[in-house]
Amino acid sequence: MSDAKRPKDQLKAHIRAQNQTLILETSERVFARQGLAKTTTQMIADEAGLPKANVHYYYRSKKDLLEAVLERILEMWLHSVSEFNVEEGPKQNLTRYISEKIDQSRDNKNASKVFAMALIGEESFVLDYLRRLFVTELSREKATIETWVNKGLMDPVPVEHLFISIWAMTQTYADFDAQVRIMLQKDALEESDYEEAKAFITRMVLAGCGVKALS
Amino acid sequence: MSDAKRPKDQLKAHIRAQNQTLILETSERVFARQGLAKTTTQMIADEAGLPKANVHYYYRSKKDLLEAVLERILEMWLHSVSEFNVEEGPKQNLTRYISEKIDQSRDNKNASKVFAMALIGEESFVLDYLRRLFVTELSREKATIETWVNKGLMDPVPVEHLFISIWAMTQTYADFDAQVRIMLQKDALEESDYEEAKAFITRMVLAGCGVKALS
DNA sequence: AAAAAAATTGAACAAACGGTCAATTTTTTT
DNA sequence: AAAAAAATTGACCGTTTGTTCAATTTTTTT
Repeated sequence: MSDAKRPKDQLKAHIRAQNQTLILETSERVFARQGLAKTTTQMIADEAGLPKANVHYYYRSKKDLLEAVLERILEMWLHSVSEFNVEEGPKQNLTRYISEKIDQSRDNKNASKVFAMALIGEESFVLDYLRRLFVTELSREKATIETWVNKGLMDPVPVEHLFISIWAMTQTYADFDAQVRIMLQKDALEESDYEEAKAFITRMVLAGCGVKALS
Repeated sequence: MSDAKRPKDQLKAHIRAQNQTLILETSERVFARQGLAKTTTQMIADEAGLPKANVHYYYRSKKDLLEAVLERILEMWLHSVSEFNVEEGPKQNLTRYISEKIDQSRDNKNASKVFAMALIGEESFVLDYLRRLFVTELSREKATIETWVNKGLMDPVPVEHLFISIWAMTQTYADFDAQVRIMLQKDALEESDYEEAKAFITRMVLAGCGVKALS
């Protein structure tokens, strides 16, 4: 039959991109499950259904592979949360920001964990990325919040500590989910747990920042 | 002089305890700096000024050593924070709790990091410990807070999420201190940074829980 | 369809690791 | 001071791990 190879046709031109994606997605999962150092290239290869040498064909070293994984994650981490919209005011912006961060924890648990592992291990790749990011990004958020403060929409706040706290509270539901599950006495978090987390964190942030009801 | 060996006398009977302490303290430092899996028994031995075989004489395996380190840390984690005192009311209790947690982050950074590493890696030793701890501990805190709520001293809160948030916010200053330093654009955190963190976290928690000014 | 480029893969290797052991020394007990 | 117990240590070993490579197959280009 002349059509025997047809199903693969659409993909055949993208072998490289396809395999890289497979390896990257598999790696993220294995890194998150086993830890960065404990993960072996053999584990990744097995779980991807590839020979180990084939993994090394696309990523020369384990370090290269980890950095490729981290690059994907950092890009996601940055772009999956909306920027502040000055006109809307602090209440809607902070509420949405927290909501999106919690969604990120729930929907990209593995990515969050790998990010946290790299951060706690002080991987220079991640640190350099954050250094570049924060100088530009943070000053913008700071200006926005200052605007709101001047308009009397909220109290003055230590912006750096505010973001540190929000990140800590939201990411903890992904990074330390084992601890959270023990606290909540559940085998797995339900949608309602995430909603409660959103509501309570939002409540603390809005009240702590003295955000006015209207706005 | 018959007192030539005197200086060592107080210690000579405690060779075992002394060496175990040395190994444990060194291990905590190396584990925190290098990560759990990356740390080798050779590194610990070198930094302790001992032959590797001597380390293995006191702790048969690396796993045994890690668990001994974790046991010390968990004991510290549990006992370095005061219990709630019902009579004092929520304002003073929560303020003190947060303050002590931040102090813990600053004074036992290595321990906090090793704890976080073990938790993120879902080390069963830590998970089992927390399981045992939370069932008894949490229900007591829950009852205390309920008392305050009934007295009208604060609003009803989801207690589990409250503790998850407080732990996340306070531990982040130890566990992810590299990220915090980048945010704050400093090579090392100063005392004033920790005080600002305390103040802001307390402000959010008290406001978020609707804690009344008096009490 | 021939040539070139890209992809696949089994096999092998050097380095590093956790762990063991037997021989020796130091300390404690009798 | 003799005997027993505890502690010290250099040398060694079996595995595992990241990485390389040459040989082959598949895909793309000419």
